[in-house]
Amino acid sequence: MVKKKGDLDYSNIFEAVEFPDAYKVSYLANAIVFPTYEDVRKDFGLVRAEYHLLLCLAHYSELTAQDVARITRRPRNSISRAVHRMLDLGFLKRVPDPSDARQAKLRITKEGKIMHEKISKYLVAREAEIFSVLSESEHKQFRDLIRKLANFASTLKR
Amino acid sequence: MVKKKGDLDYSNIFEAVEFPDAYKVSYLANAIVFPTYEDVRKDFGLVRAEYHLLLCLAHYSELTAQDVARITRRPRNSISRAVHRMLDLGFLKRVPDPSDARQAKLRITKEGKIMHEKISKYLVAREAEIFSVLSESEHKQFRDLIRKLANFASTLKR
DNA sequence: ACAATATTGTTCTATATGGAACAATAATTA
DNA sequence: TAATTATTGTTCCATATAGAACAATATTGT
Repeated sequence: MVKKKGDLDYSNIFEAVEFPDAYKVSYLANAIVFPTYEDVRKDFGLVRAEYHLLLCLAHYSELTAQDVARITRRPRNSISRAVHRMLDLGFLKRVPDPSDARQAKLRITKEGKIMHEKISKYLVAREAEIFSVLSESEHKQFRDLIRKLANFASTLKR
Repeated sequence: MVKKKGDLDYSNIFEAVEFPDAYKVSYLANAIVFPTYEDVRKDFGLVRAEYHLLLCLAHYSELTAQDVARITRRPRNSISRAVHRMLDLGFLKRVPDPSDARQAKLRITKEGKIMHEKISKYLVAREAEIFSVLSESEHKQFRDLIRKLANFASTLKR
């Protein structure tokens, strides 16, 4: 009898690994989060940092590049590069801060908002698909737990 | 009165975003998972795919490169590159498969096992630190839920 | 006031990354 | 058997990425 591909259970490692919970968060990142960023890049032409700018500025009316770096936990230079591209694309506008010449305030444009809504729609559908495997009450449990973890993570030094 | 840095609550976005759960998984990936890979690179000299090889082969006695790509959901060429480096470092050995000349079986060496244990120790501590914010029963709940999500993710087409 | 330190945004650089195409081999179909 | 299709592992290439260093400006401490 010939060994078939299906004979190997690739999910054994979920239980065998020494840090099973962190591993599964990492796995979800690899299996879902990053492919999703890749989809956004292919379908909407924006890379991760560019989309993050849109996301942040759709929810906060005015932010500096540094703010966005802090909110999303991405390096400043990635954000800086993204800002220029988003200005060129007309999705953001930038006004120097008179009270601090080092920084500039960023705002989303109408075009940026439209793009944000298109991408959000896609991501909302994707979230629904992924979480469809949980019942309503499980989903709620998960929401509370991941909130705690995310809030904790946001307090960690950078 | 001057506006201070702390005046902006960076975690508002956790609730405001249109896909709050997926966003927080993504945030944890950015805030914790990827910096952790970065730590592994700095402290142990192995990049993500290299560590993944070690991890997989510490738990399955024999795998092909393709198996590892499937288990970890990473692209094959990343794994391929990593295999060569790990062979050079003496952490893996490779034996051609007589029944299929296209592929080769990979195994971890004693040195690889030692390295895996060192890295695991670090990652176990890191997991404990992160999940310390949950109570015992919350942690158990989270474990069950993330398991469901990871198992579901593993069924998605690549 | 002045020196020392910190912060913002930027550029430069080295590296990690993944898609695409490829050769070799195997499996499938006619 | 012969032709077609699929799979494995690889190389090539274009791009994303993050660290480090930097200039300009602000803040802090003496």
